Amino acid sequence: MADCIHCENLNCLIKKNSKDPKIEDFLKNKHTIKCKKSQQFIMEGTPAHGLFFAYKGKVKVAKTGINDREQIVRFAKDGEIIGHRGGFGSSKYYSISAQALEDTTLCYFSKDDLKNILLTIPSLTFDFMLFYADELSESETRVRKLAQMSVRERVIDTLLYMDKKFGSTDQLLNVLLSRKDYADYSGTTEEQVIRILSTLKKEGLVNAKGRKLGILNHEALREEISKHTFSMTR
DNA sequence: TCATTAATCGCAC
DNA sequence: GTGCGATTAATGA
Repeated sequence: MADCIHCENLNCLIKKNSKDPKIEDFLKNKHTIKCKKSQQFIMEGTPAHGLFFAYKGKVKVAKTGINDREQIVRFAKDGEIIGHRGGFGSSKYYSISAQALEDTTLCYFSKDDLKNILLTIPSLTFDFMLFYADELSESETRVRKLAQMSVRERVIDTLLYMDKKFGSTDQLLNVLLSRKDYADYSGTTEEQVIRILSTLKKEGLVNAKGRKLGILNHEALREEISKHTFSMTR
């Protein structure tokens, strides 16, 4: 598998710091794991041995609540970290589950290796710190959105987020999510998502081709949630 | 193609 | 808003 130095995921924290000669030995211990679509590779509550990076593919990260109700916490694409809260600190177990949304290749580092390299390379450690800070801030704005937005606004926000994160081609989002996934990320039920999507379709704001969704009118959608997003990153 | 899985919608609460 | 269940659409072996 491609070594980190030649990896094209420029946003990856490891890749960014791969020029440091001290990282070489560490990179030898990298493992590559292939996941089929919808395969779960982290189970909630399972002992955390290390941390994953999406090398190529898409992943959803979720927590399970009461009555098997899932809350999708975040999505990850090429170069992004998965399982980063299980790796360090006091918690010995993964607090989340992670599932591949399509055939996905993962890079894996054991937490001992990672700990050593973080103690060795300050710039990498610093990048990790920035990443955790951004994560925290994003999760705080998500808490607020889930609490204050209406269901319709949350679904719209989710659609815009998917567009921003994964992009669109020919007015169709580059991710294939089930209605339940949309619901689990927006904090509603599948039926609610279906109903809102169908009215959005009638209003000509959203498009559908087969199971794929597309945004037709970004402006109108953005306008509708603008009151919640005045000073926000996304 | 046919069987399986997902999406939709009406209806009761 | 929620959740069930019947119907219809999409998918894939």
